[in-house]
Amino acid sequence: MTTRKDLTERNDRALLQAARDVLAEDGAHASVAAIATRAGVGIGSLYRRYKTKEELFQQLSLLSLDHWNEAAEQGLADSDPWAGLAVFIRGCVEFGQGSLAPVAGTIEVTREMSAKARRGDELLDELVRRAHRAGVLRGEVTSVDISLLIEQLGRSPLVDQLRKQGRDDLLPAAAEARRRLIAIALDGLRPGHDPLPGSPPGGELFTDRWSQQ
Amino acid sequence: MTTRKDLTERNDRALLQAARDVLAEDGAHASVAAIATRAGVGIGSLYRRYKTKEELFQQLSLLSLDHWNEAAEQGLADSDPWAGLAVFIRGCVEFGQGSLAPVAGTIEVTREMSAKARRGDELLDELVRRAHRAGVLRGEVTSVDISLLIEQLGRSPLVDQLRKQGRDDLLPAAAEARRRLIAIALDGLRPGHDPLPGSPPGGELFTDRWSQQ
DNA sequence: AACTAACGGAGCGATTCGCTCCGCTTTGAA
DNA sequence: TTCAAAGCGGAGCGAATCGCTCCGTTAGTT
Repeated sequence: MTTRKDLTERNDRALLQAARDVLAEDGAHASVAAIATRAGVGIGSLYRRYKTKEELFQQLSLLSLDHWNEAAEQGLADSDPWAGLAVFIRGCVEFGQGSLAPVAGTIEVTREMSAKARRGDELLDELVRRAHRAGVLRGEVTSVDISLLIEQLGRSPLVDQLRKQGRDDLLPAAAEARRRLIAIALDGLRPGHDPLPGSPPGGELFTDRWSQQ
Repeated sequence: MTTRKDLTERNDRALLQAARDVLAEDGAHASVAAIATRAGVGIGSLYRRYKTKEELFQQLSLLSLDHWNEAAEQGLADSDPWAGLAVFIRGCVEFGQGSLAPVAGTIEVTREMSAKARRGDELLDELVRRAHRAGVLRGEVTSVDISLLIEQLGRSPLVDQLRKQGRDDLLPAAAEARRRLIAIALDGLRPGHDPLPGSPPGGELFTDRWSQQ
């Protein structure tokens, strides 16, 4: 028997997924009305669950950080250092980790968020260190390189726009095409290539953006 | 000493570059006011040059197509098939080819635009065919794969957002970090890797999006 | 000095924003 | 069967922003 609580919970999940989708399509200007509509939920219900738009985005960020950390732990659980790293990257990219980029700097970062982010950094560091020790990751690649790669691949302009145009028929093909790009990028991370240009990127590139202006 | 004409021309160039930048940062919602301000030009001047916002975006698309074609011709002029392809990809990606994605489907496609796009397709096909013949490009990679890769890499969420936050001090480091990602992806295009997943993407993924809904 | 072309931006009506509020439906205890 | 309460969807509020027009000002030219 599905009662009130079930429906509420389903609505909440739908809201969060809708928020991710709309953010991906509309960027920083994503409107609450659009999010509610896509979730198939009234605006009133959205505002009963979250006091403000910012609170919704904060919750979304928390879930994304959780997903990042879970993917990293799942990767570390794999005994093969390369397979573990690849699982992590693929997991983050396909989850759409990059969709959150537009909200960086527009919401207040809670203590909980920075704690989870710090833990995520440590986990990724360990993944990278382990892969380097095993010699299965291209020498000069750092954790920051990987974070930026995930961000770069973590949005699909193609999928976002097809969805905006209502061409849902093309979505499976787009997802497959995207997986090919990810595979290409992952192969570029393997050893045996020429040295990378420039010097390894500093961590401030990735972390500073979340601090308020 | 033709100051008047010079200024007008400089303004026009500034407008187009500003439009590219703002489009990259704000996506489809980019406002004419933001574009004019970034270009250091009054709104009035913008509207003296372009009758409507759409006309500005059409001109921008034309220039992007021109750049694409010039980069492809420059690549074909290189006698080394791989170097030529790499020059083309790097040229398109660093130009910010991907910033235009948000306007796809929102402006009318002129006959001139589709003619140039068709020519671009042919040039890229030739680049890819030549590289395959020389055995310097991973076997299953198609022109569409490359187009999508350029689109995926042709925006930098990192750079866009740093600019939005006014962290101009970090821009050089961000550009360098980006060049590393591009190098990684290019290396993934070389032969000698496992087969790519899925089947080659169909051309409609890239072309259909520009036709009006 | 007089002319005028190009300039910047105030301000128009229309639209969209985040959010509040309320009438309606569903639920479950009385 | 009744009915208070809880949860729902969405109309509509004031504020903000949109694309664009229009005009007073500036600066090169004669």
